Amino acid sequence: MVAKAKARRGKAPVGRPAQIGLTRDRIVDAAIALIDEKGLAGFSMRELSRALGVYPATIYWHVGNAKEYLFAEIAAAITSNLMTVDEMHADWRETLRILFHRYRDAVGKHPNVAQLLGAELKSNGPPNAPMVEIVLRTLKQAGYSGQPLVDAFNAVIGGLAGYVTMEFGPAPPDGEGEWAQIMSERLDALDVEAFPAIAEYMPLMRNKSFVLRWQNGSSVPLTGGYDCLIESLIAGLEHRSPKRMSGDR
Amino acid sequence: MVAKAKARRGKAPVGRPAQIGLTRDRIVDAAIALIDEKGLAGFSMRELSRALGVYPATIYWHVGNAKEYLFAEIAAAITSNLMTVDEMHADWRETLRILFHRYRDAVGKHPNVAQLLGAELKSNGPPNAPMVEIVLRTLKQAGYSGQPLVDAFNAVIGGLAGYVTMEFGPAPPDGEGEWAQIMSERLDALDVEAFPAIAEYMPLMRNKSFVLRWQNGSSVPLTGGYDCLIESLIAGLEHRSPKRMSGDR
DNA sequence: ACCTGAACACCGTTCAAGT
DNA sequence: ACCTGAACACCGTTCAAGT
Repeated sequence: MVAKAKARRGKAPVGRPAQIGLTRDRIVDAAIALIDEKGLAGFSMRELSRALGVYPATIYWHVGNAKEYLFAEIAAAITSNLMTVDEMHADWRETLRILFHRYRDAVGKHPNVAQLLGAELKSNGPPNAPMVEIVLRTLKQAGYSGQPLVDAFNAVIGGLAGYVTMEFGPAPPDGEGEWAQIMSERLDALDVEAFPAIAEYMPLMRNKSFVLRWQNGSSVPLTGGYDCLIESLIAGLEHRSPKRMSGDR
Repeated sequence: MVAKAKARRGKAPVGRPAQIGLTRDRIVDAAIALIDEKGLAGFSMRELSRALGVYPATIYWHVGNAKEYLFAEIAAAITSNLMTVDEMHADWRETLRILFHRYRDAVGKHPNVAQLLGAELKSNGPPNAPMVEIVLRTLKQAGYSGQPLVDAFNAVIGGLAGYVTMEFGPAPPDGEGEWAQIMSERLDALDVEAFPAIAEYMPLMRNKSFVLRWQNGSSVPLTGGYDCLIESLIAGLEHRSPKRMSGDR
């Protein structure tokens, strides 16, 4: 089933310009542009083929036999090449800060693909190898090793990438206005007696925090929370490190 | 457009059994069962209508005029009622641990809806009010207030819920075998010189960590990473708390 | 109020056939 | 090797009409 795509994978990644000049890379770029413009819900293989002036079957020939393969390619294209190992800072904490701010910035440029990342991050091996390598090295520097290091790796990747996925998760495709109104009404109808803390923090949180917002990160970024997560995670990893004689700080 | 659903919302949440006995709740339950069984990709409004022995239009009448409304309802049904305020522990750290382990357990029972949570967590106001209230109170206990508290709230929710979303993100709908083989081959083909840390940790991480896995959390849970994230986050929040005179520990 | 029956405008994917 | 043209089996959603 995947035979053709697999055969393709074996050859030169691009291949010389085809008859009509269509390439895997060009298809991926066009798909990203389309998703940026119309949203993931508004994206379709057929629309992509129209945008490229080509029959739908053509895309399948280039990209493999399923939409998922294209999505995986898109996810890889966006989250790869964030940082090289040479760019690592002497301070592991600084390395993590830079790396994951770049990650969020990269996703923020294409917020509509965020859902794909949560879904498909598992599927891109080599492209993200530098990121994996860097995170592993920082955790070693932080004093981790063995299974605790792997756990810390998952905590860092899952926590931070997960945050970004949620932050830029899809907004209602709706007319915007109705959701905003419904959410607003719901929040106003909140039982103040039962939930005093929510009532107290409503001014600061209304449409500015998870659960209580009705717009996503591309309209209302949750930057403070992300920074807090990074810093807390770093502080916590440092605090819980097996080797607790980290001279600095 | 949403008029009917909105009118419905004003009345008793359930309404007495209709002609055929169909209810919003019954529809949501059937939808969850269907997604559990077939996966989110295999789910459709028409299939749901078939499962209920009803015309598609009937579902729209009950649930509003878009699939998204049903999805929001599903997400709310799964993540609500995890904990009441009375169940809070004296130690805020213990409260957080319990709450978010329950969250992960709840999602783990319906892994195929995980993608909806990342997407739709924004849309369920009242159902999640207890969870919001509890997290806010724990952060107050931890010494936070004002904007830093809101940032911490977002860090906790976004980090932990995001982790779970990624952990249970969709597996390839594929025949399973092919992806496993492709991923395996890619990992074997890794440049050991360029990525020594990955090479070193490959035995511990192969299919057992983000990015390097080809199965999702329902097949291969990443429990250790989640625990590490919770504990590091707690330790970090404690360490960075504005009031640093927390007597315990 | 609740549901049927049918219709509209789309999809993803496959496959023979062309060049 | 790369692409056309057409087909198959589906979708989500709407709308008049029934009871």
